[in-house]
Amino acid sequence: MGGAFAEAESPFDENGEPAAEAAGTEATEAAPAELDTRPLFSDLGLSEPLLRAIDEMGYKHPTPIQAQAIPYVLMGRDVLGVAQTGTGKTASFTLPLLDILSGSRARARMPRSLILEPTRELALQVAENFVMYGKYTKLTHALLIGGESMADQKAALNAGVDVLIATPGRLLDLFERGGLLMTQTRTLVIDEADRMLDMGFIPDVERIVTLLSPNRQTLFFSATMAPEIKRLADAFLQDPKEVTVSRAASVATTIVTGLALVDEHDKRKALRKLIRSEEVQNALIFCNRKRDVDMLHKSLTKHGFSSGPLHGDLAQSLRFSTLEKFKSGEIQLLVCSDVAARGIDIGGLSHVFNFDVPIHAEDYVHRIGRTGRAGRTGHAYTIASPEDRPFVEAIEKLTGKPIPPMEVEGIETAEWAEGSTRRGRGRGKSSDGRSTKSGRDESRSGAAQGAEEKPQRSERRDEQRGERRNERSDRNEPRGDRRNDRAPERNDRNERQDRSNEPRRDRYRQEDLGPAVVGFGDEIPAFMLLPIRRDRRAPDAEPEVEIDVGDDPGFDAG
DNA sequence: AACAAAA
Repeated sequence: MGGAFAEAESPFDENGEPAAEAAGTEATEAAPAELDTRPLFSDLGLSEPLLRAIDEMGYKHPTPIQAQAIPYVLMGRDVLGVAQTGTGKTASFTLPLLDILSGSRARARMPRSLILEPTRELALQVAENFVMYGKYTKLTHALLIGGESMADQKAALNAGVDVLIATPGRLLDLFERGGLLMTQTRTLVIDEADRMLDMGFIPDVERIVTLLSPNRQTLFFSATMAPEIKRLADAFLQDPKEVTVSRAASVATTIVTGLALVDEHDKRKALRKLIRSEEVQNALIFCNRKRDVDMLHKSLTKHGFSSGPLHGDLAQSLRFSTLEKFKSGEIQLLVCSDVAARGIDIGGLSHVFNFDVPIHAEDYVHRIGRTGRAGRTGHAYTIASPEDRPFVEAIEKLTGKPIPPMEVEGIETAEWAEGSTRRGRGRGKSSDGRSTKSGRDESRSGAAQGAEEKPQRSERRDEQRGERRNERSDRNEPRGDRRNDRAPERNDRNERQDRSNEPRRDRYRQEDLGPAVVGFGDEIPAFMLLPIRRDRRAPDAEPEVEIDVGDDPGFDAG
């Protein structure tokens, strides 16, 4: 996938922050002289075989997260990376990992590093990364995911692999069958931790972590830093270097949105009209249900569209091949479930269609975030039926602005279901033109104290963590005196450690999340700092949101 | 009201 560095040329300054005001114009023009101060891959301490592979792919400048994380990973430090897909996150760990691993060889059934991914597609993407950048190294990797032959995976393990890329279920399954020893695994990457949390994988991840040596390097990545994620990071990481980047502000502002309200039986027709009336190069079309993915795909195909289906019940080979066809342009439309809403890195999507309004508002943000990448204008149109009103309202509340209503030619616009007291707030005007740069606010940080009082972590975990710390400090090389590096006076850390009396929890749910987050740089979009709430009943705080999904006329990248 | 992942 060529997307990893797609934003290498985007308007970040050397601090890894968007070059704020100029972003909209500079993104589309030749790089001015001052951008030449960007770091080079050759400055990061990577070895020659990797630099050669990078160079051959035409990349010169690391993205901000790569520039910030790679030197620390090479030093052996733990890294806590807060970054969304599209920031070059994957290469920020694959590149230094390849460097760390080169120089010695893997032994049978004992992988030397482990990368955990929440979905099979993501695991495959990471594997592709290793193929690309590992071109001049002799390292081996194996993909350990469900839905494919376990015999092949076992055979690969027996031959010895340097890098194991896995989804949690299959990894544990194989481990329990004795096909795998992780005592030699010295590097652990937990990718997309927020997604793992959403999907209920955290207990599995915790279990896996206990199978590894405490004397390991851990890299932990998440798109958000909700309190629960932060607590996990505290549990898994030792004195991590925190690296935080967001996509350029200009990217988030170049998504044109629209909401077509039609009767349920008009939805397919409305979608076809929309696709035909737009200049759709390639589009993701999201459905809420797997069977609707199948039906819609068949319907579109019948009407002559170039379409493929993607959801978790399809055979793995079909999932991969369909995604590949979509990426290569062989298929124009990918009808999918939320399996594709996050993480999958498909560069240059012109459109996202929500055939169904997502039930959880934050999924809307993830879905439409697939388009409008790399400074190009994206289009995200949502088809709603009259019963979807509460979900649309939840989205508008989360994003802080209405989705502008749109007419679909030849289809009658429906009315919201009964009691349609849509709060009269300027529907029909798409953007209020308000700047979206306010960042976090103090009241929120105050509320964070409350989050600390929520029940969090089991006694078992705290004990483990204690053991791990002790063990580590006993082995001073190669990790050196990292314990001494830690600022002892950080009392937030001390507070978090004392949870021995709290009830045991083995499953983490969104609704358990506390109301607030603190401690991030100004460059984080505010929606990432919002508590993730799955209950829609009565959010106790008025969410504030920064993403500007309006069609700001002064901001057309084209 | 669904989705993801181990069968």
